[in-house]
This record gives sequence, C-alpha cells and structure tokens, in this order.
Amino acid sequence: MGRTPCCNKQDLKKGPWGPEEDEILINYIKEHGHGSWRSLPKLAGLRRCGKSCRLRWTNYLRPDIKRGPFTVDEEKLVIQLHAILGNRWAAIASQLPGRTDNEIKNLWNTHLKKRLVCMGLDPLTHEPFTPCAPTAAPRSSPATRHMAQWESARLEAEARLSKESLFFNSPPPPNSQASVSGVTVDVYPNITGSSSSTPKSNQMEDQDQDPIDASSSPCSNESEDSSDTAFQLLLDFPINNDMSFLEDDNVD
DNA sequence: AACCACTTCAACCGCTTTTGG
DNA sequence: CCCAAAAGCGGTTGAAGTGGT
Repeated sequence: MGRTPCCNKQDLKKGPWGPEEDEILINYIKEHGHGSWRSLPKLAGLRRCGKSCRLRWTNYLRPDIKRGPFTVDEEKLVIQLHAILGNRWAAIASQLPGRTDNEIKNLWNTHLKKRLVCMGLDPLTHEPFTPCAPTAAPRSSPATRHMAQWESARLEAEARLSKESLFFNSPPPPNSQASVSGVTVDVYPNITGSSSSTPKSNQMEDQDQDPIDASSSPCSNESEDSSDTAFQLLLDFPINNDMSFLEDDNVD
C-alpha cells in the first residue's frame, strides 16, 4: 500500500535554509499563521516541503525559541525528565520553555549521554551498568558499588516526578527552568558540569571541567565523586510509597 | 600548513498518532 | 466506526566547525 508522500518531491529544495527563505516563512506565518503546513509552502511561495517548513519554524524561527547554550539547571532537568520519560523529547521539551525537542535530543546525544556513561550509568535506563559489561564501566566506581541503592533511589525520584508530571499539561511555572511544578531539581549536580553550557571559547578557563574532557581517560575520578554526590542528592527526594500510578503513565 | 578524526547540530526520513469527513 | 490526510515525533544523517598530530 504505502503512504502518500508528504509532498511532491519534484522541484523541492532540500538542505540548509537561506536567510531569504527564513524571511519568507516568518513573514507568511506572522501574517497568516501557519494554517495547513502542507499548503503553506505553495501559499508562501517557498520551494520547500511543508514538513520542512514546520520543522524550520518550530526548531529555529519561532519567536519564543531560546537560543544559546543550555544552563546547568536546564541540563539537570533534561536528565531528570529523561529518567522518567525516556526518549520522549517532545514531552521533555515541553518542560523547558523555549527549547525544542530537536535541541534537547542533540544535547542528550552529544553531552548528557556520555556523562551518564562516564558515571557508569546506562543512558537508556539510568541504571548502573551490570558487572558483566566491564567495558562499559571499566573501573570499580562507587556508582557500581551503590547499584542497589541507586536503583532504589531512582525509582523513588521517578515516582515522585512522574506524579508531578501528571500536572505537566498545566502551564509551566515561571521558574520552570530549575523546577518541575515547583519541585527544585538539584540532582545530578556534577553530571551537568557547566562546561557544555559554556561556550567553547570559555571552556579553557573553566576550572569546573566536563568530566569527559577533564582528562585523557573518558572517565575521571571526578565522575566517581559525582556519582556519590548525585546519589546522595537523589536520596533527598521525598519518599512516596504509592507507586501505583506508574502502571498507567510513563516508563515504557 | 595540511591532513585527519572527532564533535556538533540543523535538517531529513519514515513511522506513529491525531484529526476530520 | 472507518479511513485517509495531516501533523507530530524520534532516529539518523551529513555538512561544517574544531582540535590534534
């Protein structure tokens, strides 16, 4: 059977958008709204697929997009939410005003995932790597020593944040960059070492180095300390014994 | 100075979900 | 209720930039 193509591919431009195209798209949407994305390119006079227009608008041109590096708080929040929601980037992005799912996905794949790996945590599950996977966690770090405790703490945090997430549909709080529905997120303080939110030009003078970049080894001692600290802070989450709601929502 | 390897991120592709007739 | 179209989403790609040798 097969789906009908999203657009007629003949005559359509692909690749990076030029400033003129951006301007056309912005002006058109300002004036008419995006309406049907499929018909927008023709109406606006763009030789682009509607899908491409939507992506360009939502990921780059939207006036409420927040450009620039992620703050430490934003990175913490992304890690927290990823532990709960997994790779549901759009859901995560909805909690970070001005950030797009694509941006968060890129942040995760290029920075945060590596940091979790360095801590001996599986970036998919946020659980410690099992001992039978020595290449993943080559050194006996506190992360592996605390495996059972980590898992327990993770589930507690997960439970709490999942419950909070039930309210995600309501407008985010003004200070939501550092909080989830008012709950201050202060976990993984060292995973989210400030480096990636710092422009490259400043990284050299930054004493607070990225654990990955801090040494020739992909994982430094700092990462061991950070997993302890993260663990302690994770334990600070209030305990909620009612986990029943997890059966319905989140956690695939 | 030139080359190579690695990183980053904008954009594309294809699948899934939602919506409307 | 069903089906097709449209929109949304996540995975992946590839060009550009950067750093190391």
